Amino acid sequence: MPDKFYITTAIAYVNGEPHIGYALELLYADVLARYHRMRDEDVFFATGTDEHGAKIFQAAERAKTDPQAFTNKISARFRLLADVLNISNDDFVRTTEARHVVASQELWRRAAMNGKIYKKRYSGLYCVGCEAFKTEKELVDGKCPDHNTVPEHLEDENYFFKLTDYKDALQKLFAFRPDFVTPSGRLNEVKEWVKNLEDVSISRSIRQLSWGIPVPNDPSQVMYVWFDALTNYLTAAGFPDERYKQHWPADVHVIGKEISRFHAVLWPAMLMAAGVEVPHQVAVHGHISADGRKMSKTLGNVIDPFALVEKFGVEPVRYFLLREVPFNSDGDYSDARMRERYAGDLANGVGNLVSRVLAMIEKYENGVVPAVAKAVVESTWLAYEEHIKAHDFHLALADVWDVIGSADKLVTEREPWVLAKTDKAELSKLLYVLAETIRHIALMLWPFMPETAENILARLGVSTELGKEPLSELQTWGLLKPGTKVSKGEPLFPRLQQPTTNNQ
RNA sequence: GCCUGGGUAGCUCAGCUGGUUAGAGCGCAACAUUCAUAACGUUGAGGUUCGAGGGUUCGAGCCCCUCCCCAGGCACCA
Repeated sequence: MPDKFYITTAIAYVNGEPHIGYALELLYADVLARYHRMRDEDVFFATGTDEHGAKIFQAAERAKTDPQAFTNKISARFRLLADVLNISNDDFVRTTEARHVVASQELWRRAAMNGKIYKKRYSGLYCVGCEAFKTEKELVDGKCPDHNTVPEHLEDENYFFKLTDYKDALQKLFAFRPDFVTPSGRLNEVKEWVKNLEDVSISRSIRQLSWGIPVPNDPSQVMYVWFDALTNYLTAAGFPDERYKQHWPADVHVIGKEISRFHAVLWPAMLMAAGVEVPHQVAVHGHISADGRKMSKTLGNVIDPFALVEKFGVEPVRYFLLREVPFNSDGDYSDARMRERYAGDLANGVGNLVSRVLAMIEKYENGVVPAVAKAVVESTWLAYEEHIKAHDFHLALADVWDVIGSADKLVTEREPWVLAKTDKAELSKLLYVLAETIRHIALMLWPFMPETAENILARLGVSTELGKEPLSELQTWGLLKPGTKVSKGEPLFPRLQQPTTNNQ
């Protein structure tokens, strides 16, 4: 039996159009999913949309539609984004689906049965505009700073989760499994938070908010969004059907740093409360800015992932984001940088290498891969795999480009055009080495740029069905059969037109 | 205010447990070359020496102290 590998992204909150940050998260997860598939593991990759909560209810009201119709529309946009980016997800969970309601209520029921959920009456200052209670500290001159209104005293009753019961268990979890949260800096952050825990409110009375999943046996309450949102990872696996254990526990939850608290603290505690195994790892990635500035609607510098793909193509966009934005830190997008990467790495780099080598095979070998020889790609594979395991995707790509660079250098040094006149046997050996090197480059590229990789393999006359054979097989040097017919084809990455000068 | 991570060539960043003339890619310049998408290769310029100041050491970009700047976190906001 192959190892199983269950990976998720955070589900996207559908109060607006997809943001490039979500595209980035999909890509990180996709690289891991594809890499593990390439290793012939039983991969299950889920993503989806988070559709409950006050923000969505309000957004729907502003759009003069009901919440379900509203989320149907936006959720479809996120699904389309995954499609456009060629994300290899196996499931797409919407938190408004029946199966998710079942899963959330069951998780709640189990936690409640274990005595970890209790009802508490409390009063406080409630701002109608925010649909939330405010603390004295948050108020300015006794008014809500967002709505400039005086909050009313309101008494309410909500369900609370006994998060405080899990302080020790969480601390043990972090100590026992230091890679539960990566990178390590994020784990340290989480450890700090856990020092001071309080029980959390996990429901809203329907007077406050009706758009949510009903609390089991209490029609007056709906679940607080996070309680239901986190449960999506179980929903995708098939919970509460016992078969969910085929996938569960999740191997990696890929999330953004803004929500690490919920995933690293609340989520494992919820699972423990319900007697469900906790995930193996929460991998926290950074954010992407635009032209050096934080993206925001007011600045008007939000990058639309659809427009970007429209402009440069999926594969260049995938390449850029994965190359330029390190998983473990932040990165920046700019058109200028995108064009640099495109011209330097794609057009002049892979594109040109494939082009020159295949052209020579066509010219000197009647288009047939010659026999013999061996070179060294092995050390790169080692580095590459280490980097992927450490989520240093940008470095894995740098490894691939090192190989491209050395192949280019080899061509210059050995001068095949001279060998064509002086030593046909040597020429054949050289071109075989180059062709085989390109095969390896294509394999390394596959998790990042699947279409490009498959395209290159097709040109080499190699089967493109990756995942059929384990990577360890495909990695062996010399798999490319002599006598295979190649075809150079059109440039992989044709040069971009100069940008029009009036838009940055 | 507190905490974390940063501040190294025009730009993006590497620099292992402190050790000779601080590196890479991109960009720029020159040279070379023709298989290739005017791509590839070689060489060079470019750091007042590594945010500022002080200290430890035979020796610090890397250790200690103070300060400045940037990004992020500091519980119900997804």
